[in-house]
Amino acid sequence: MQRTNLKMLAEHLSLTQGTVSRALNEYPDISESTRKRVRDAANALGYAPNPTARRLATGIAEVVAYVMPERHSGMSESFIAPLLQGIGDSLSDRGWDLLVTQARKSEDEIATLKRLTASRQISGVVLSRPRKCDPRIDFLRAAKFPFVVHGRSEDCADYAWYDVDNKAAFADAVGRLVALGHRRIALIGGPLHFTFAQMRADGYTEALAQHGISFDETLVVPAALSEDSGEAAVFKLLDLQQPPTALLCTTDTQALGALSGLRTRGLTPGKDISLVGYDGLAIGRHTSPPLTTMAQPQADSGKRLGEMLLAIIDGGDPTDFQELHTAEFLHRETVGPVPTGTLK
Amino acid sequence: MQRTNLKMLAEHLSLTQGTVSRALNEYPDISESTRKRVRDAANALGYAPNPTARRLATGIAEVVAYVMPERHSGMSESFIAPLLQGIGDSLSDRGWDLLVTQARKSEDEIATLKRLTASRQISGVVLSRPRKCDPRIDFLRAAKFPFVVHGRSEDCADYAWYDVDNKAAFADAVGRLVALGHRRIALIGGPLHFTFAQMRADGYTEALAQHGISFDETLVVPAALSEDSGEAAVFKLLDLQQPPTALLCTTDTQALGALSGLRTRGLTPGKDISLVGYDGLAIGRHTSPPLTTMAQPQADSGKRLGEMLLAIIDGGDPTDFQELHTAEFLHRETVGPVPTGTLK
DNA sequence: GTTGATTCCGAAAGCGCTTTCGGCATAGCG
DNA sequence: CGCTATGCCGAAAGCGCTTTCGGAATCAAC
Repeated sequence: MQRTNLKMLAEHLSLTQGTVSRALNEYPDISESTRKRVRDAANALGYAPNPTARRLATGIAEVVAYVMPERHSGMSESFIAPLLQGIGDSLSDRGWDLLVTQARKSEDEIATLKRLTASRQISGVVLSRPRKCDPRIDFLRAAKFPFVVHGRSEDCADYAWYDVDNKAAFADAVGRLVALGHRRIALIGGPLHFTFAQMRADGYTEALAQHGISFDETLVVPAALSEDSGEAAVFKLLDLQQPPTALLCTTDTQALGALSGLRTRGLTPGKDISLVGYDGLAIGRHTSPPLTTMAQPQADSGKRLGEMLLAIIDGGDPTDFQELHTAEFLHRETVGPVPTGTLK
Repeated sequence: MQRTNLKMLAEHLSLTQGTVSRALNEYPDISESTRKRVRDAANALGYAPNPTARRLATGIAEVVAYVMPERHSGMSESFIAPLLQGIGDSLSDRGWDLLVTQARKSEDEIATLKRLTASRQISGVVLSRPRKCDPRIDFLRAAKFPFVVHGRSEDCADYAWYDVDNKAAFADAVGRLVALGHRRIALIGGPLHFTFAQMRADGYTEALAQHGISFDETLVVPAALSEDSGEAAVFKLLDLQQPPTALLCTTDTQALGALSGLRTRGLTPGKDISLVGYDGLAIGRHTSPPLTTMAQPQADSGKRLGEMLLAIIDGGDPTDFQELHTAEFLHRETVGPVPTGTLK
């Protein structure tokens, strides 16, 4: 029970392999009649080309790689599943496949990328969680290898990316808090080598300035992306001589930790103090009280990234594919006006 | 700047391609001296074999596919990232790669599997979220294609799997609740076509019997795997004439919804009513009160699945690789004794 | 010094497909 | 009717590697 290959199909049709191949690939120098004859026979015999052989012959892999973010960068890896599904969707429209890679140490990251690109095993790369200066981006750029980035690095002018306007989102959040009377607004930051953390911090800082609020560095506490460090940050902030009246978290995960920190201290978010997260995690709807947060268009991103990458592989100009999306502010219950009696 | 291939390497060494190939692959009919000479030259020239060509020649793909669970099966896709990382780890020890596939509809699932296996693009498959009767398993079994399952189907005697003893876990949980005086213990169930949901329900039922508690079908409410349905299930249970004193949830996600449902009704988990989840989600440590739950060895599972699959591809007997692990009961604060004044 | 067994490497076929090139028909034109 | 186009297909050379087979050496042994 041998799988039918080109040779068998050709013999069955009394044609040459070359002719059959060209017929199947819609070459114009094959008459429409034999094209049809070949197609029908192929269907009848259940012929499907061997991708490995085709790949060897053409040099096109028809496979795209997704580079997983370093592990332990926080539990917010929940975005990976929908992202993979989205990328997979856009690829499967063409019958392409998705490879997932993960380097143990970050030194290996480049090595893995090098191996995959040099060996022509893949036709393109999707990167996520870029750092401000990202060696992976530098490498792919230098190698002139097709790639798209979920997020951006600092110098993002010459490649394709899909990002959310983190700066605008955080500026927006600050604006809303200010409108509620808040003046002492704290930021629970993230690791600043991640661009998204830097951008969110920038949005925070700029918005403060814009609203004429002087920047107080004690109100900015750097934290990891975990619940625990969100909680720790809250304690640090509440122990200040002049504690903040509102907290901005770089991620929802931090916000969840913050929530439990506030609870520990007997404070009611939305009443005694305001709390804003970022990510729009589904779980936020069920915290107590439900978490006010900002959501990005998650479902769509994978699909778009895949489409963009395919377009670039087809010869498209990467700079034509730079999409900045807007995060949506989700009003829930952890934000309220400044409690009366609090000094500004 | 051409990538060095076998031919170039052979010419550089004044040897034939065949000889160089065999030298590199440690064939015994090549003298140790030339083997070393070849290895050194390969390193010097930065030679790395073209995987596509090798694949075509040997018929071995050196790629393993992971089949993503259907989407929208609940937000508990958070297990995917660590799983993928684990599988990727064990594969990269050998230089193999990981392919991820996702079918839109479940009819396509078999088609995709068929395409990948028939075209010899992959050497093995990792399946997760098996259903009780899973056509994917039937297909792979019939095709005699190497695969491992994260979980089990109903007939799991003849293939390799890595699972947690769901039945024992739920029986354990029931036992603990009974020890605290609970007699009216409810189960928020999951879709029973998923084996894990069925097993957990079975564990619940059997443990009740074992403790001499008569089964009350009104205390078992089927639900989806989402927060919302967990919440809805709670309302339904609390509206019973004789509401339960303890709730067992099939997943943590449901438990989170349940938690907010209880809050809505003004009940304090751990005091007025007991609540147990399952999954050991990190977020559970930060709910209010922290969620009592059962955790499975998540980090390890991916790695083991990968190792098992490789062993089977190497000719190992699948039935030698059936691992049943134990879930750990995480005492937190949503479980307590039956509140006094409650009729048994 | 012939035989036989070893050791080591060269030659070549093949994996299944693509693609260029050339040539045989048939058609079109004067 | 002869000549150049054009349409269609066959032939063959790759893509980069693996693997079988056979043959030239080298060696030991009689």
